[in-house]
Amino acid sequence: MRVTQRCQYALRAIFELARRNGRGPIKIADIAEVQAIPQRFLEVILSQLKHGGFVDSQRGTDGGYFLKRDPADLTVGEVMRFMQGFIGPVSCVLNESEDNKCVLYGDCAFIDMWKEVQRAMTEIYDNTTFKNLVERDQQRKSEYLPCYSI
Amino acid sequence: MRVTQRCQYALRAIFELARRNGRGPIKIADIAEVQAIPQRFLEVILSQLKHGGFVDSQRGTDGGYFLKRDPADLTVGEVMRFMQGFIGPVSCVLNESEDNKCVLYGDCAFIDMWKEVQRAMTEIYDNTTFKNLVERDQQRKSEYLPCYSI
DNA sequence: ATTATCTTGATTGATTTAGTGAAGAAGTGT
DNA sequence: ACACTTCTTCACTAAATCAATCAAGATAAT
Repeated sequence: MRVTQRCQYALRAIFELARRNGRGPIKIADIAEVQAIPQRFLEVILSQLKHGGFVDSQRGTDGGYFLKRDPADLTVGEVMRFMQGFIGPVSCVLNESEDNKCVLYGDCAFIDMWKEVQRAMTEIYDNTTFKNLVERDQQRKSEYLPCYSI
Repeated sequence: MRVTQRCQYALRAIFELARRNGRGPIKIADIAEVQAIPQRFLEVILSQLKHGGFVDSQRGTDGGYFLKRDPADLTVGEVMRFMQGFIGPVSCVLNESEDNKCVLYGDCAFIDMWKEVQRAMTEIYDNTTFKNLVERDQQRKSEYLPCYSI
């Protein structure tokens, strides 16, 4: 596994907020249950996401978390970079990043391949918005439950 | 960083053997120096690669390691799977893998994205052979040093 | 025999990861 | 004012992973 559990939890939490966007604050306990995330861990993660400007919160009765960003403008890539740092197979794809310098002084047979992989990954992550995810989820659910109202 | 140092060392070692394929056994110390790998660590890794059937070795004077596989038929993906297990962003992309089951019972909004990323990654890794890498490396070197003999 | 080289299993230290504990601050309703 | 709910924060731990080394041994060529 490469995408950490913590990051997956963050993505799922934001997805849940995006899915219910505009319906007022959602409680941590609610998100934790629906998305199968340990509640105490989720508290830490949501606090982190709040500092990152992704979500905001309301305390007290009927409090909870809600999205601060437009789901149509928030990409998976942005959240992943915030949670785990850069996106890529190896750290040396970062051009001249001080301490991540290649020990082979640029004479590396693999660098083109690594960059190709990084490009492929970021292409997908940066073009997947939470609005996309919500729409796909709704469509998938309507396909699997065509006779929902019966 | 996602591809472990250990795996990168393994790839570089095999690349070095592929580059000098057919020229007899190469010493661990030699590979370690050229590819900037800690020698003691490389010993362990090469031993592992031998058990995996990727390389073979010869003891004694003028001994060393050499490729057991045809570089044109050996892909980066194959070595990566041997060194790190499966290739992919999250473990749940493995369909029904006993203990890696999705906690959301398949109701996951991200699974399609993860699979797309996995497909993109494996497409690159499984289509990059060590012969490719050696050829690209030679070409790159001839471009950067056009007046090598002067 | 001697030397060079690979072989193997155990071990270490650092880092990352996942998750928990516990006390507190801030809203809301009565 | 008070109780209740919910978020907030910092510290902490347990486990896993990772990178690398130690130490002793086995094997081949000369």
